[in-house]
Amino acid sequence: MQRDKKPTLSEVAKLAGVSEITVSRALRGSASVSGKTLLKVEKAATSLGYLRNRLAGALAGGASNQVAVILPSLSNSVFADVLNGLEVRLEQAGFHPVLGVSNYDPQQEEQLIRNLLTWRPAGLVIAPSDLTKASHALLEGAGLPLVEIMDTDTTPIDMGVGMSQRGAGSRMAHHLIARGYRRMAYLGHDIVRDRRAAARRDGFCATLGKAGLALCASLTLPAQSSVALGRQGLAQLLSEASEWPDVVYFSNDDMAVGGVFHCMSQGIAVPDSLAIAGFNGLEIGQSLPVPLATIASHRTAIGKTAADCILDRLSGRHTETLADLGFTLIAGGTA
Amino acid sequence: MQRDKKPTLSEVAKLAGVSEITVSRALRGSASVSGKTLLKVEKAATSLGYLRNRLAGALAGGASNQVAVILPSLSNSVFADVLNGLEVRLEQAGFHPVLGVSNYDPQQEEQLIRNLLTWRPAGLVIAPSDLTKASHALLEGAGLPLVEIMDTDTTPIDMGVGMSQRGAGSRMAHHLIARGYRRMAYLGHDIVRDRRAAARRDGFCATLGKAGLALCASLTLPAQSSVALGRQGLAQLLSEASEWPDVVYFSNDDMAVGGVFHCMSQGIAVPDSLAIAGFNGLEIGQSLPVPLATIASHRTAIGKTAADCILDRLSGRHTETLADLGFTLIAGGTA
DNA sequence: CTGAAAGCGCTAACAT
DNA sequence: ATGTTAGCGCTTTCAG
Repeated sequence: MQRDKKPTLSEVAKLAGVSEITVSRALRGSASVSGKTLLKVEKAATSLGYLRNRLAGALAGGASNQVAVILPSLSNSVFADVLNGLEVRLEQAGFHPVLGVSNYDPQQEEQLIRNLLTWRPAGLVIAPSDLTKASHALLEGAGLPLVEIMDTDTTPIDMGVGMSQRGAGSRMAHHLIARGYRRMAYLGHDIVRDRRAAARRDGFCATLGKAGLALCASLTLPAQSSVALGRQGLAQLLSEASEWPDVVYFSNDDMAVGGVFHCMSQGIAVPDSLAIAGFNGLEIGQSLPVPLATIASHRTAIGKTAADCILDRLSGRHTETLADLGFTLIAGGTA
Repeated sequence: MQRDKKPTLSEVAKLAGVSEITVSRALRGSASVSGKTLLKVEKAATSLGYLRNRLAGALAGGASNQVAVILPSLSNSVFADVLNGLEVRLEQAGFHPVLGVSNYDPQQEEQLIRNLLTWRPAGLVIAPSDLTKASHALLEGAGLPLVEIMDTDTTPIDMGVGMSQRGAGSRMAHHLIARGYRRMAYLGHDIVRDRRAAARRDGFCATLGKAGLALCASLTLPAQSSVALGRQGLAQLLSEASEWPDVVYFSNDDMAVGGVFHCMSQGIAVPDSLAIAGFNGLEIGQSLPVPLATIASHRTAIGKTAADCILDRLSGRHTETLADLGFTLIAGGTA
């Protein structure tokens, strides 16, 4: 399976009877190559099985078509959706994501930024976990199109695409209050590491506070969010709570779906005995027998928009520095 | 955003008072650099904010730490899991995945292989959708560690990691027969494009056939699998079927969970009135009020093992050419 | 342990 | 429309 030395530009040039630079131009689709030579070059390249070496190309000054992408996690389907949106758009434009997962660890995140920048990518997209000083400095000095995604609660270094996580929490609080709920509980996963989940909770509580309300019960489990965690967590929350809540606000839809399953298996009527609300607008929540009350985040759109920001900047177009893609309340039936 | 030229090796060398090659060695952690010079070099590099240029490094003969990864889809959580496993292992070893999504399109897949190879990655991992002749030729001639993942039903070009999809379908058929079911129906998503789903169906039917049985109803929907599709599809299948089946075998867990939801909302008792079986062993299925009967695929393990194959090969270790990670029947409660 | 020389394979910038 | 000349920034020889 080894074909040892790969053919180079100069071999193609020799075979086609033209200069290297002409081959280079032809293969990159430059306008200033005659149809005749283009054909000759293509034939030579094909017959040799020539494959461009973009390492050399990028080093010599040609632009890279790689975009560094740093995400905090990939177990959460939310980031898979974002990555999906990114990939689709990048691929359409002939670009490729180079992936790093920080695992919500600032040190690992810094290391990833450093490592990925050594490849001199054309751009960088990051869903920041928690940027260290060094991370910040690296990004500021990188001199490439840079998009911070997921939340618009802080000011981006270069460009930002996302939504207000705090606002989403607040919006759900308003909604639940308007629906007449008063005894509100919160059930969340690891919000120390997931600061966007923490921001939603903060927004939720702040709005409760303004209405003279407060959480009647709250439980935060030091683990990654999952359906199983939501299910088990709700059992725990209900057994520990001093009073039975009207509604439980979950840190996200995975957790909330788990809550719904707990209620199903315990015969707790939703929403009459207990209402349930989540966040993200995952497909699973909307396919439940009773669709989940939640707030849809536009995850794939965030990925696509982030890719567009990079691509626009690379082609010299003007780009908004901050794109707030908002969110959409889904009343559902569980609250 | 700074656009200044980045500091180069020679500037670090000048500042540290040594030669370029010494800086190069020091920064790559070569053993043959004295502690004293190592310190000088590190100080100089830090003070200049030096970042290696791996483009140049890889071109000059240093190995790349990029691994091309080609998947058919990212909307399916299965591939997100695989990618997650891959990423974790690669990152531990200081490698990065460069991603391509073929969208189950052989042409796009070929294009991706070609494009990603131009970066001269250290290895390539692919969950093949359907390799064209040209794709095959590219992979054979690439001369790099290559892993084909997901199924072991065909012989890999270089290395393979996965499980027998056909075997999984067959295994479930045996299980359902043993449980006493006879009127079996199948509900699937787009099996023209997803040939692994097709292989499971084939294995299932073949085993039914050997037992003198056949599908009493079958529906294949020309769409991507989803919970909603499973839910809606089951409604359609049941309304169209000439006889009520004992059990429905779904193309995967997403679909099967949708089926369970349909039953819940229609008051169909599971498994007494209708049994349900899936494939993948997704967390969501196991968190249902009644856990789903399914076969767990070891997705994250496939990703990790594939990464290990690449890494082992790169470090000269011997590597199995085919790793069958098998699968695990989960009896669950829905069948 | 350290260094000098010689490219890696390509493309920008000028030529013509 | 095509060619010539210089590197890009690093690492591989081979020396000491």
